[in-house]
Amino acid sequence: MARDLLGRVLVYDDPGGRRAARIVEVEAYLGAHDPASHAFRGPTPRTTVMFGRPGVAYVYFIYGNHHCMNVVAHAPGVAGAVLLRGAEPLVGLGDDPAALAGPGRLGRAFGLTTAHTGMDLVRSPLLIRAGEPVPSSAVSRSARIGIAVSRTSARRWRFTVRGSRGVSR
DNA sequence: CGAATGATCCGA
DNA sequence: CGGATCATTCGA
Repeated sequence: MARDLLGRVLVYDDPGGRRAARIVEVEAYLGAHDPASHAFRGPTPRTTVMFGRPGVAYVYFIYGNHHCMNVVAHAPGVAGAVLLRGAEPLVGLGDDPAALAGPGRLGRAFGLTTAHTGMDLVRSPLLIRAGEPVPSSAVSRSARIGIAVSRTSARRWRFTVRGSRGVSR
C-alpha cells in the first residue's frame, strides 16, 4: 500500500557517494481502472514494468525535463505503482527540503533516469529501506495532483506526512 | 510518418 | 500564467 512507503528511506549508492532521503509524499496509480495511470491502456514498451514484479523501479521522463520515480506495487494480475513525490534529505543531498519537494525535483536530486527502470529496490544500488514508521495521526490523505482525469473524491490516493517541508505544494 | 500530449518546474 | 522540451503514444 502506498501509504506504507511514508517514512521509509530511499537510498542510492553510486560512484559519487551515498544519497538518502525520507519519503514524505506518495501517490498510488493503478491500471485498467485508473484513467490517470500510465498503465491505463494496457502494457506498452514504457509501461510493461508496471505489470511485472513488484518492488522494482519505474522511472519515466516527462515534459522533456523531468524524471519521476515509482515503486512498482500491485496485487497479482493487475498493474500498479506508487509515485514518489516528496522527501526530506538525510545523506548527501544538502539540507534544503524544498530540493526534494516534487517528483521531478526528487528525480533530479538523486540523478535518476529511465535507465533505473527495472532495478530491484531490495537488492541494488538504488533501494528502499525500512524507516521510522509514520503514525496515522501524522498522515494526510488527499486527491492526486497534476492529473486532468480521475479526480474523483473516491480516489484520494495522495498521502503526505503532515507538516513536512519535503511535501510538494 | 506526423501530431498531440504529459503523474512538472521555473521564471515573469 | 505561459514556456520549455522531448519521449511516448496514437491515428492516418
